[in-house]
Amino acid sequence: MKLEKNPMDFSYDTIIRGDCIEELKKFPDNSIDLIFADPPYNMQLENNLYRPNNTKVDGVDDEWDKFASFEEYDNFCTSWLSECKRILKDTGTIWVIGSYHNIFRVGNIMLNLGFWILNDVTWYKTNPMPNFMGTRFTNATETLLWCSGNKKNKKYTFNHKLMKKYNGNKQMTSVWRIGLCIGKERLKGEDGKKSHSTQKPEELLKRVILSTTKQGDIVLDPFFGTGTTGAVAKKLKRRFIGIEKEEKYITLAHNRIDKIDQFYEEADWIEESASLKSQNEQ
Amino acid sequence: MKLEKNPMDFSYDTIIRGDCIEELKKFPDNSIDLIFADPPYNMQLENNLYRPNNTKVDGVDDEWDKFASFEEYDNFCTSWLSECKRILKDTGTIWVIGSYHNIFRVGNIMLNLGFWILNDVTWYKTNPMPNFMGTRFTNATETLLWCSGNKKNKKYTFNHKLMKKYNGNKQMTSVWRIGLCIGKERLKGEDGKKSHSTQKPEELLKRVILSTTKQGDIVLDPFFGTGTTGAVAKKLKRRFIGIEKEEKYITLAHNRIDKIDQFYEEADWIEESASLKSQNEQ
DNA sequence: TATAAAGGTGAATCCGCAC
DNA sequence: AGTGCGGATTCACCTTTAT
Repeated sequence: MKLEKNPMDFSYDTIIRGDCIEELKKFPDNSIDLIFADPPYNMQLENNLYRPNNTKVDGVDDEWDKFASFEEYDNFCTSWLSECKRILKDTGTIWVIGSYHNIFRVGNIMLNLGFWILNDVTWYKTNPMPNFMGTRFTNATETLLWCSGNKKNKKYTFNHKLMKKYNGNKQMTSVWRIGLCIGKERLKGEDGKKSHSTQKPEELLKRVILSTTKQGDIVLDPFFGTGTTGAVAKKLKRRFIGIEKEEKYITLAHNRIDKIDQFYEEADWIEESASLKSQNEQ
Repeated sequence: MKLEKNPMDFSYDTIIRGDCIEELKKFPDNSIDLIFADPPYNMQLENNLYRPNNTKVDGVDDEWDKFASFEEYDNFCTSWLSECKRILKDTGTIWVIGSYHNIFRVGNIMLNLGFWILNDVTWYKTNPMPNFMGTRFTNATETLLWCSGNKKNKKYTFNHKLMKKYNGNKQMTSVWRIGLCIGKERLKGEDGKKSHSTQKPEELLKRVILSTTKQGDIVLDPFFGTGTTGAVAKKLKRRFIGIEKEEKYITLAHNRIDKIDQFYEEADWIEESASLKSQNEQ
């Protein structure tokens, strides 16, 4: 695996250290098969507002500041999403995950930029955190927006038959029942604390990558974190490029992905199995 | 039940015939306990869709669902949502239902207007229409945004214990597994065709009204249609006001609601049952 | 009368190529 | 851009008809 080398050489898996927007600008047009993005959404936690760069916003009680904060978040998302649209192939699609805190702003921006929503997939958590105060319904979901770059792009990759096999011979729906990333899968430091606050379960990325790429395709994750996207891409024989700002996450991701056996065969098992069953049906 | 009389007399259930925005402007500030809104989704359907057996899908082609642009739709929603915010009591909340076609625009507007999202509830359909062409995941959900008018309004009505009982003594989550409105519940004309293209199931409104109102509260539905909100409100001993533009829907709603026994006791059964069990637990 | 088979339907942004 | 046509494509549930 390459680390911070020339990202335009798509022969190798790569992690780029740098600012997401600045790095995305360096990519050529129409060069990426799939984008998976898990952007920050720490907009309004308790009584504090944070900017996308994690600096705190003062004066949260003022309507002006609240709007200013929305505006700043919107500008940030407009920038990175515009670059994503530019570098996506005509056959490519993008996934963006978020919660109710940010997904309505993200979705609105994507529509304004001309993205075409194919599905709003609901990650229905098997083990969500309860609402301890009894003031709301238990928040049991996150939302993934799956979009093509343009309404006219009809030839996007979607492995319908594969996902049908994967789902017990019935069409997979837009509701995915998956547990939180816990246990052995969750990366933890020597102190036993979780290494990253929002590590996603591999099963989620497995469905994303299996359904909307082919083997050998290039998967880009502009908010790479501890590299779940890269780990699953490697297991499924796809290539990946990750962009991440923080050195500590890059180190964790690098170690994690290098451990994965390059002859890991799950991709073939799943896809050949589906292919065979499909043939037998005919 | 009153029909098109003085809507400001909250002693009676009322259906107002008129334009949603114009009628909302007539309401006094801070006067409504709950709003349930099922606005047009702006589906943007273009071509016909055929099933595998070559029959045509009877899609939504109503004039009321057509908007010229995102801007026109946004302006429409900003207007009616602004009035909703004004007339909502400090203890009141609002529900808005939508699909991926419109919910990201609606959610964005609500955030901009200062609404505070309490939950994004997923209506997870037990029997969604499949994706016939195998081009996407089966679209199995609609989304309900449940919001207070302001972040600072902490005293909104939420019947936590009741919903826990209703859900088998476990916290109800933000995912509601409910079937489509079909069979005897679905209003049909003499020709056997559905009377309204988007009638909602009563179970959905039952959860909305049970969870976020008390008996006697005033429930407003600015897009009343065939009156599901009114029917469920009456069964659960809440008062309702509906606004609807089309005479044919008003007639259907009026006949439907007048059939409901005024001594329908489900409200008491449910709520007393929950109350008793709750006491036993302590 | 009961059971089985056949037919209908739901807020849907649902094909791809040749001419 | 529009038209025509070959070919691939569906799940749960309710109603009607057949056995």
